Amino acid sequence: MTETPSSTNIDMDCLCPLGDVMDLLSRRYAMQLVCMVDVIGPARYGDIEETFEDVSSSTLSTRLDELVEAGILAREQYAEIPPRVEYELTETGEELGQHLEPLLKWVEEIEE
Amino acid sequence: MTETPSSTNIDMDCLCPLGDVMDLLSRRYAMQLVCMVDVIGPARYGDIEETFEDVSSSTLSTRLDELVEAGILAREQYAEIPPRVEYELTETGEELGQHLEPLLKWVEEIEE
DNA sequence: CAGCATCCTGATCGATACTG
DNA sequence: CAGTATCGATCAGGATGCTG
Repeated sequence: MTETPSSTNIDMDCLCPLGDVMDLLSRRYAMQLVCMVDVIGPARYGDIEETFEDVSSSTLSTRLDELVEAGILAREQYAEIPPRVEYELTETGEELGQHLEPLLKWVEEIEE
Repeated sequence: MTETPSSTNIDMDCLCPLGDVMDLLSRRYAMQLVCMVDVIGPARYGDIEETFEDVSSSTLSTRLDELVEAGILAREQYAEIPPRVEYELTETGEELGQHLEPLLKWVEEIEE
């Protein structure tokens, strides 16, 4: 790390405390969730649940709510029968996704 | 989200399960820790503890161990009196840091 | 200085069951 | 289909005290 000090002007004083966003992102499936919606676009609840085979509906529901409340996901509900709901990224969410995707892809690679 | 499908070839089947690395990164201070060592270089235990004002030594110690075991941090111990220990990023850790820094900086900005 | 061991609390997650 | 409610289990995190 003697070379390429990628960004020397980073502010560790502001970076270290766990902010709300980092706190949220550190919850289970949160980063994967954002990344997934970024990749596949507007996603229905059922699709998401299927993709994460081993997540309970309560946990998924909670995570989704948190992400919506944080302004990262937008929930679009359609008055149809049967009901249809879609989650998509907000503008903020997209920005986040742009940062998350390279990370997750990298993790995916080194885990093989 | 209609434009710039940043990477359409991402593999969600491999991405969704919580791998060991994502699991580790989702623990408290983990991402900040990697990022911090990336920024300031080899860091002593005491320095780290100081920067994260509100972390207990047990938690910090655990996180450090996990990161070392995961091959992200390297622990360098010097046989001096008083003892000196430095943590630095491994090659893998640096790669991780390269992905983490933009993320943390972005989070830092939107939280103001 | 740089931790580790222990105990304890509380947050988080999951299973199950039920609803608009 | 898309959740919510409740409950119990688990686990991570923090406080304290001690060590090489």
